[in-house]
Amino acid sequence: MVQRNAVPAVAMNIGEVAAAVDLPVKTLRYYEEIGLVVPQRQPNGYRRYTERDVHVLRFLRRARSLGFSIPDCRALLSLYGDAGRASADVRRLAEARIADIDRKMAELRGLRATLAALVEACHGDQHPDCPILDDLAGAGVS
Amino acid sequence: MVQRNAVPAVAMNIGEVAAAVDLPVKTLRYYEEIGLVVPQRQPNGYRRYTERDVHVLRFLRRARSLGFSIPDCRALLSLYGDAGRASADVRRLAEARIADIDRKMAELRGLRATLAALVEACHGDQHPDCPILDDLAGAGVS
DNA sequence: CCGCGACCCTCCAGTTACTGGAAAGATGCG
DNA sequence: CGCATCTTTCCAGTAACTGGAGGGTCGCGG
Repeated sequence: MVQRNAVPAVAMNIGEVAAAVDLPVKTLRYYEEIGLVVPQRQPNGYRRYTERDVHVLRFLRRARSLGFSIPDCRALLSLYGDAGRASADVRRLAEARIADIDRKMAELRGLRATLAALVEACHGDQHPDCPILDDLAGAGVS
Repeated sequence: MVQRNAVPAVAMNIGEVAAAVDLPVKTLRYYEEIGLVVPQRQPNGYRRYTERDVHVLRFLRRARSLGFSIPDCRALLSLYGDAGRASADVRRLAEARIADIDRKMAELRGLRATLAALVEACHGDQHPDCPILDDLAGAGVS
């Protein structure tokens, strides 16, 4: 069992966290404003983020970059946050989200196939056009 | 060889296309405004979309829903559209996009694992909290 | 030919999720 | 103490839509 929370980094100011989770400082402030991740404050008024906040923020960055909306993310977080209340609901919600993810995966595979086919089809010489792609773009999940 | 473009659907008005590609009419008008998909016009001023436009729009819907920005999409479309000019550039660009896609896939897998673990961990009884998730959220691609 | 509902048009305003910048306070170091 | 580098709030701007008003077009039934 590896102990991961070794260095608590006493302060955990906004800039530090921004670097750690790879999100702009501005975005963290925005997330506080909309009540998504609300850090505590230090006596000087600076935001203080916890390790948990950092985890949540990483989770958010991933989900957002994959096209989940903020409301989607809130739903995901409500699972993530207080798992263990109304398990059945949580479970259903999580499963629905997993279905979303599977759908997105399929779309990604389709997109990837389209791009890969393009690389394949035009690998060196100059074609005037690649009509094959017209088919491919429609071939995926639709 | 299956002939796909059998029914050209004489008009191909905006509403028809919107239904076909599963995007709101408003979005199609917006895409024209920003020069992404610019249909021709009928004598009465109605937009007339081609089969090709429909393909491109489907492609766009997919890419957008997966978190690619409009500039990203424009780059993808420039490949898709005139493949066959400056093959080397096209190839490099396409490959970069494929790398993006692979990164997104990995992130999706990570997200899915997190959610699946949640379903697993809390499958029936009431836990006060699922601290396991704290680790999971950080465990993926990062 | 006339209404009528469903479609289309443009234009303009509002929303979401940031993003940038000004003005000012806090921290840390030589 | 000065200076660079944080941090704060606030306000304005952007991207990518989204909704709604006001009005033209289409096609059908009477």
